[in-house]
Amino acid sequence: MDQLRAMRYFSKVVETGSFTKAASAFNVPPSSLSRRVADLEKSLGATLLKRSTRIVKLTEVGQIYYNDVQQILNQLAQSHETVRSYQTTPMGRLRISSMVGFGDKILLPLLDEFSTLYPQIVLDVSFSDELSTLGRDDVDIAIRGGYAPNERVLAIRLMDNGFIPVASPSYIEKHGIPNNAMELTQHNGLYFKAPTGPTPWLCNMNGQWHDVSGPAVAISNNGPWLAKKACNGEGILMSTRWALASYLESGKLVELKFEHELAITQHSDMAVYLLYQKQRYLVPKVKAAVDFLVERIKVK
Amino acid sequence: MDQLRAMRYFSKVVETGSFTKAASAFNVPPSSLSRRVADLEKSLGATLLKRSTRIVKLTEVGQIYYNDVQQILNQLAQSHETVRSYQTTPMGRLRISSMVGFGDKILLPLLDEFSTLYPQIVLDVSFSDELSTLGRDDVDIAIRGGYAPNERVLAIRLMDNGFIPVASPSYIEKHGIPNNAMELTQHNGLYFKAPTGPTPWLCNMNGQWHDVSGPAVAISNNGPWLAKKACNGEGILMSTRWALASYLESGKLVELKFEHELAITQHSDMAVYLLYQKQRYLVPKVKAAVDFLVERIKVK
DNA sequence: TCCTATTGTTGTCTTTAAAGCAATAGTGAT
DNA sequence: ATCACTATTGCTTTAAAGACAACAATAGGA
Repeated sequence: MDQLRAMRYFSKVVETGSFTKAASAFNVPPSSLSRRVADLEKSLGATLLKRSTRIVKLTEVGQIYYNDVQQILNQLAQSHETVRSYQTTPMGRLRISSMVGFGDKILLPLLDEFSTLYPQIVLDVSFSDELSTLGRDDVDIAIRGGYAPNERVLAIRLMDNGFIPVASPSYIEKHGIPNNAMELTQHNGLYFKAPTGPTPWLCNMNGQWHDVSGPAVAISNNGPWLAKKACNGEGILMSTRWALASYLESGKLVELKFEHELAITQHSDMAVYLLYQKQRYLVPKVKAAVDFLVERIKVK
Repeated sequence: MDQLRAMRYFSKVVETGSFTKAASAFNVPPSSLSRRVADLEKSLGATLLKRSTRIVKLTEVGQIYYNDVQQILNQLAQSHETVRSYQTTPMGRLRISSMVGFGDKILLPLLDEFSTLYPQIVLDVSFSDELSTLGRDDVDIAIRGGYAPNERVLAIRLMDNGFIPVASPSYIEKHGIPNNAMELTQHNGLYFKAPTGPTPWLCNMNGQWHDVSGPAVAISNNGPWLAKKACNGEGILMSTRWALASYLESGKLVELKFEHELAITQHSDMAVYLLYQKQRYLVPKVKAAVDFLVERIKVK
């Protein structure tokens, strides 16, 4: 029995919910799938699918087995790709996922350059602040704030990701410069919303963490919109230095400095990380992109 | 092409270093293996093996692919076992790995009981202080000091693993009781050697770590031998409370207490952990053992 | 409630792919 | 240089999967 083929058949049946539909996807008669899946069930000694003429659905073991099968087929495909592309020029589809702010400001310009360097690589870029499940074959490279998720994923520190407080000159003129962090509780706040929730204003004084958030004027996961509001003098904003760079240079926003530094999390090493699967570094397109991005961003 | 079969063939050829030997392991003529491996190479578009009539060895890609293949075949086998054994009574070979000290004192007595509870489970127990690669199919359950290795492995905290300093009454009579941790540097030391190296005497005073190790009399990874030396009054020993329990009860050794507690590492949460792969908990024999050990040891 | 369209299974034949076997060619050691 | 062993190749045999048709079962509509 060709177990692998049986597994692929089974997998497709689960996904389409039908033997007939799955069969047409493989261009074989439904009887083949029926037999192969039956063989598989026999060899496993368990019923994977509950069939009726109208509806096909997974049993409890079937669900467990299906998950395993997905993972195995995935690894097989990745291994295949690794070997096939070994020592060839970088090419093919490269899936990159990035935080939205970082993507706009920094990644996209670099990717244009990357594309001219490697014209045979087709970029497939998606922006999201949620961490897509790297390794589940969703993306080849991910760029995220925070820290490394697990061992099989390599994380390269690209740049600092510490949040700094800023306000417009007009806001300062109207409300005065806060002399110390505690006074911030009296000020209007524009809050960036991370996937984990809104980011408070935290301050570490003598080993003690204090929440010094002021009343909220606006909360959003859209950085530019908050920045615009900050420019209008609607409140104080905490965001990353790289996201605010253009505003700070033009003087539309100015950094507020305090004796005790502010943060948005108690975790100290906030940074932007480039993430990829260790094994996939052997695939030329992945290696090319990782090397390129690290060289271009890290030196900066 | 039955890719899986080809992969198994390839794998065996690598391991035996010969097509003929591998063929006899499968009870098929060598020509079959030759063809299947050739098919595989064709589908991958790469040469996996460097053949001559005398020796067969891996190419560079071959090595990479071989590693992948091992992992995939392994997962396949595990998945198969999970499904096959789903909802059956616990049975089969259960491989347990444990730290030597813990194994002698605590694990073995419990396992006797476990065996009578589950007579159909064949125990395969090995003792070592090195962490075997859980997940590489080497062991089903591991017991180790320290902390969890990675995400795919579940760690259950069984009991405290903090080291305490002890000495025999005769030693104390001869050298006097050290009044504070700093004085330990003047005392003879019996040092337990962990896989990471000998374990120093450390002391945290007001947030500062100090190495207060005294001159070494003996260093070993053999706990009982060190304990015997300690009983003979040859020096001060630091070991875990559970390893020393019998000596403390009989009064052969007494615990030395200090204002600032001693440790052998700066890491605070030293504990004994039971480790197993999350997925494997679905296999009855693994579930039975994990549940049994946790219940019996954790409550203790 | 009955009918019908759709879907999964089963039987039989055909096709494809792997196993078996014998012969050949190449390589490292004596 | 020869010998012994090993991988490969050509050809035949055997096993397994595909193809097609007929059948059985079920959900939905009349």
